[in-house]
Amino acid sequence: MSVQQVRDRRSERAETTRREILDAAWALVREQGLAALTMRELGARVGMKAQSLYVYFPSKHAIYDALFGQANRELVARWRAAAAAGLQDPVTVLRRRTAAFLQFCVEDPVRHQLLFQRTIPGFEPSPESYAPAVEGLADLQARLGACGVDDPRAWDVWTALLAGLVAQQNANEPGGDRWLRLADDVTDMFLAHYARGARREGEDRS
Amino acid sequence: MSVQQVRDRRSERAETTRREILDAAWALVREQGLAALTMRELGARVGMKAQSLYVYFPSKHAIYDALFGQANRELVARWRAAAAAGLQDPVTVLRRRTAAFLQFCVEDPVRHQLLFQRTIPGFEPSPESYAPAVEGLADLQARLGACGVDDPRAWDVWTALLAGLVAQQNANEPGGDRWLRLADDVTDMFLAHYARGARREGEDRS
DNA sequence: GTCTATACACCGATAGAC
DNA sequence: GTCTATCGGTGTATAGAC
Repeated sequence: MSVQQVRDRRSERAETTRREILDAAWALVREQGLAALTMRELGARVGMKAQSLYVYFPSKHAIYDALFGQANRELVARWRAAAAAGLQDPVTVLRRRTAAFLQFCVEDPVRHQLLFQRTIPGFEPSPESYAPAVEGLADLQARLGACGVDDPRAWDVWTALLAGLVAQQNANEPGGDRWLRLADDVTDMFLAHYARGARREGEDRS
Repeated sequence: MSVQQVRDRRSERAETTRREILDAAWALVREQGLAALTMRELGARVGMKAQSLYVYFPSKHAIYDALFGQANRELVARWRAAAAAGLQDPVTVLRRRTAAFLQFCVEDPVRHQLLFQRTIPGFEPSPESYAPAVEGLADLQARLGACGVDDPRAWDVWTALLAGLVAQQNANEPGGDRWLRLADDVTDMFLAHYARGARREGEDRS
């Protein structure tokens, strides 16, 4: 794409500065909350005036979007790592993916808020930043299918279950595991109700 | 309590104005989001300069707190109404309470956000505004007990289930019922797993 | 590329006149 | 009780020196 074939020291340096700005932004929002990100404070942390940040990002929303993209790619990387752990029975695979997802959502509540809640007025992630998550969700859905769950209603229940565990954990005991450790039991409950052939007595749902 | 025994026209009028301000605040946040509440806009809607609002509320957070208190009292009123509907078997009672709660959370997403998420930087509800909810939660817990659920872990699963259904509904299909209508099925799933005597085969959990 | 300086249109909040 | 005036803060933007 680029006309330059050789290393472009100028743009390399700019990319380094961009990363430095984003690192400082993560530190700031983790300390003071997602809404507390201000250009002046962020500039101070990287030794710049606020105005100079506009050399690297066209707006504050663009910084949020870059953070969003980083977080999303990190989630996908986690899922891939969880997937790399050899072949196992479908339920074990599902448990591993689920645990990886819950761990990701809980270990950094601000990141979870950025990815899954829309609390910054006017901010919507760009399609590029949003894309990676789709892959992960499709994979999780496939893992459910491998466990014998194909009812689309069951998929909605499953996403609600995960969202609820994370929401309660982050809201009521951030950093703890009171809800996280329920995950395996909740998975049992879910599969007992929704997996093909799991229903025990003649309840006869279609 | 009050030294004044007779009607105090001055403070009556002030109370009316306070209510008028809160009504305008609800309209504003429903239209533009919880974070979009500004003193200037709110003042304009009640025909005042922003500064004059400080006669009725000491700060913007105090306005959020009053909204929070109103919402919380409304939730308790709903629960009482659901409770007033005669005697029934415990599971039906649980279903009714659950439906009332979910309906409340979904019919006004902004109100739900105010009550159950903490997205306004620096705002925490005062104990007075927060108190009514405790009663409602204790009641819901008692209804679960009446259905044979007493494991404290089960209570955490139940709150996560409700939180998850609401979160997914409001985030992905506000105003719809794609997740809401799963409530009864989810209740079946939950009771089958956690209600005393509901376990069918020799799984033998302690 | 970063700075200073300046500007605009907002924000919550306060002081004091009337 | 409502106003004007003001303060220090915000995101955003531009102009121009170095």
